[in-house]
Amino acid sequence: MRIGELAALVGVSTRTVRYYHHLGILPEPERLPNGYREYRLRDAVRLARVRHLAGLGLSLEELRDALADERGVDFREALQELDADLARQQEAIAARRARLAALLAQPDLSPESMMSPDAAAVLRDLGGDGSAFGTFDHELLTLATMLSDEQGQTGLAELMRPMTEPGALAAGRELYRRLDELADAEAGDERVGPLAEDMAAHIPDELAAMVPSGPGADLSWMEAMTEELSPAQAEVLRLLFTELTEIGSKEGAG
Amino acid sequence: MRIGELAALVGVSTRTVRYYHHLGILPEPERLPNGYREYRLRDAVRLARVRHLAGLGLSLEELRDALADERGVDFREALQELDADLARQQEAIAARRARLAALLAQPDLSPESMMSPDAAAVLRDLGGDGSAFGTFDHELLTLATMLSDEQGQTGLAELMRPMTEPGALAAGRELYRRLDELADAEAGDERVGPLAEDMAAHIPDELAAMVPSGPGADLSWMEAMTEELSPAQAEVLRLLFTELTEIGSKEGAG
DNA sequence: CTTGACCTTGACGCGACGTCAAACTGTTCA
DNA sequence: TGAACAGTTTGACGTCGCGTCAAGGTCAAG
Repeated sequence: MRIGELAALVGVSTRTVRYYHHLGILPEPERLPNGYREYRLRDAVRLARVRHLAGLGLSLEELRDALADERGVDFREALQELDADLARQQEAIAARRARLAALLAQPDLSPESMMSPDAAAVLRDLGGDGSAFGTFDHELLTLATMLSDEQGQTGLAELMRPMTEPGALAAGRELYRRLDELADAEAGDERVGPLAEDMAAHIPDELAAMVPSGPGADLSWMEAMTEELSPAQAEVLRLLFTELTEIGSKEGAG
Repeated sequence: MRIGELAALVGVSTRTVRYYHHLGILPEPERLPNGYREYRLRDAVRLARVRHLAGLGLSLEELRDALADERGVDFREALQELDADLARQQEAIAARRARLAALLAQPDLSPESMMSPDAAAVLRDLGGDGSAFGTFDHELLTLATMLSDEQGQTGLAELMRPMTEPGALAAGRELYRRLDELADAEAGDERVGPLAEDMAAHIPDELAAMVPSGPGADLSWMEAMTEELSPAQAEVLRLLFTELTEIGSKEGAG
């Protein structure tokens, strides 16, 4: 048999056969005087077994080892490992399909809809309405939500829901307005302190309890974010943060 | 934010961020005077969304298109296609795991065990016992079995089972012996004809009915195989084949 | 003699990055 | 002041299982 016949017999390409030679999975057969590879029945059997095992999902390197210590213990172990790996893949795919189904169930596919429906609704209600800081806040909440797992998303959404009631919404927009007024203000502006306090009062205690605190808390990202705000706005956020962590520690959560 | 901060915030590597720039998925931000990329909140949100969608299984190219015509119809179509693809993957993995489970259920993992248990048992019983032609036949049956689907495997095993009964086995070994005697014989040897007839008589009619026949039958592989036999042995096989196809046509199967 | 089918080796391409190299910037410590 | 170190820049190569093309050599048929 020449390489084309072998390949056709087993149902692979000639390139595949040569590649298996290259990897040492299939031994190089003898050559005819013209340099062509001459295959025998043994090679076809071996190739068919290689394809069979590869079809199960074994990598070609694992295959080489498995065929080397034929019918060894490692082989069984490798197969069991493979099965466990496939099981994990199944779970992962199932999870992806679940998320996909949730996404497809939504009427629109706007950025917000990438999250849990609850969180999406809350974020839509909190839409900036033309306020620059409102846009910033919306982006911040979107990011926080997207970086949370599903649990965290629904949790966040629940805690934010009080802020979507009509009265709270109006109050929130007023806060955005006052923050926008600080867009060109320097650090030390007299409006900073009162504004931070009003904001702290506007945020539900349970939500405040969720801000990361303690010595191990990583707040560097928050600092990085405030770089795109005015000094006064950044100061407000810093003040707000310290107040919230105080509230949070009283609540007892981390 | 610089690239390292952005990457840490969203949980990817800096290489990933730069790769997304390269693909046009994430717009290049402005540069600081020293040439460093300077990211803003928007970029983090966009990156998080990209990761979210990529985590669903969308390719990065699909992602770029999806994010381009944001909330478009194509996007929904792409997601549905993706879901169908994932469903196919699930089925494929399930099938692989089923085959794996069958394999792992076997006590040994010899080459024969790669097939259906029935076929494996039959092939073990037909083991060559030192006969050169017996080895050849065993390899041939192994190959035929491995190249069949599961249905074909169990079908073959059923049809071969009569040949594993004690009397038939002894008769088969006698045939192997007579074939081995032809290892150095020329074409036209007088022992060829009777041997082919005895072999045809030894093979169950239902099995004979399965040999490919008719004008469209591809027998080139058979010719290739006989190259490793002696001329007389090859002649026996050719004779046997014509007799089997005659029997097969009488049986009515193709 | 040409055509066409097959074979040979060698090389590039995919997708989503990881990893290393060489050069730069910026901060910190001796 | 200088050296170390952590971060950044671009660029290039490696991964895996082959597909595909390139540039030739071999062989049988028309």
